[in-house]
Amino acid sequence: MARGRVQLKRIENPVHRQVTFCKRRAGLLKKAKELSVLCDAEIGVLIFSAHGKLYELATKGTMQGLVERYVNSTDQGSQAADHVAKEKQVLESKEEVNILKHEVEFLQKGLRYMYGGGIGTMTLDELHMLEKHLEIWIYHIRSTKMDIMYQEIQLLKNKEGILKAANNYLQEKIEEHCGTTNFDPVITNPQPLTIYDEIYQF
Amino acid sequence: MARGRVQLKRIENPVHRQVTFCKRRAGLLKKAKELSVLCDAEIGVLIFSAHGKLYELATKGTMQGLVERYVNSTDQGSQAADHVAKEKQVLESKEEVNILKHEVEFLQKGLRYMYGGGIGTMTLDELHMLEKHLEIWIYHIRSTKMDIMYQEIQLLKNKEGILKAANNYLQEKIEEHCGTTNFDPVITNPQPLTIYDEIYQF
DNA sequence: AGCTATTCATAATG
DNA sequence: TCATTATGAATAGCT
Repeated sequence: MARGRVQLKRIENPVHRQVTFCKRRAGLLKKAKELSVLCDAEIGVLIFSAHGKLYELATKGTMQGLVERYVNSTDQGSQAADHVAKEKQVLESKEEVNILKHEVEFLQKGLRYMYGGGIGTMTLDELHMLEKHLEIWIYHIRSTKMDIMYQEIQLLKNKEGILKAANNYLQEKIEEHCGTTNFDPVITNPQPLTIYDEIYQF
Repeated sequence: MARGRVQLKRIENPVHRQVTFCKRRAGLLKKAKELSVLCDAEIGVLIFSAHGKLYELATKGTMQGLVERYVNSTDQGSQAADHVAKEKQVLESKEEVNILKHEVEFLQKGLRYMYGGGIGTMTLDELHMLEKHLEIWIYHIRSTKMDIMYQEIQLLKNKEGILKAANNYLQEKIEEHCGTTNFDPVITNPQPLTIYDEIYQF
């Protein structure tokens, strides 16, 4: 440098330091640009002044792209992969939570329906009683419905019997009045019954 | 520079280019170090050669730290904040999942109780949870039974239809082959159906 | 900021 | 790749 060799240590005079910072900073960025052009290199320079102000230069593209290229070159994309993995984790966790929340919501809905009110103040005995009542209540609803359905089934079975009897009666009449017939046998039981009485009990 | 002014364009001779790259690169990094020391600045230099090789310099700390400082300065920490937020999300989601899993575990415990033993060791909260499970358990059993019964009723109704058709067919045959009959009308619908689809729902 | 004496960087060459 | 050298570039100190 000019007019006296420079000491390679921090310039204590703040004015000198600031001036030198400006001049050399410009020189450094110029050199960087020159190197980039002359030798076809991609160069990024980051300068944080002592007071924290940022000066930057990126040849060939943005600093963002350069930083990404740097990260990829050094970390083998581990940071990016990490980020992606976290994203995935978040989604998976949220899905899991949603499924469980739906389940809980469903249960709570049923519970609210049963009680209509809060249970926060109930004792163990009260809960026990409630549980019994709950069972009984559910049992009665179910029992009533089962009765109706059982009656319906009996009714249908009766109708089946009546119709079968009518069928037989008609066939007999035909044979009696007209002699033997060449009718094909009538299918009256296309599927076997698979229902048993135990089903109706609980 | 020496021995002739340099042209500010890419050096076409690969050997010259490589030599210049080495020399100027060293010079640039030296200048960067000097600026950092003299003016108390934090400087980072990234150089990607034309063939993709990375040369880097970071004064005062690591390049990683410098890049982070740069990202914070430009993006207002949005990327870092994003990352931190995701981390938090993951933790929260995992905690939520854990809580729900505990709940499920307890419910399964209650279910085991249903089949097996007493309630002496269960707390108020546990009983509360058990109650929820009880309801859903009953619901599933009832639902399954309703399905079976509903299918059975449909089957019987189908049989009724088939028998009625057979009945009509036989009556027609009798009239056709034997002339008018004096049979009494066959009762095929002695009672009205009182069952509706709503019955099967809960 | 602009100037200039001086040092530094480096292109060309061996 | 290393050393030398001539010369342009960078810049410290000053105004």
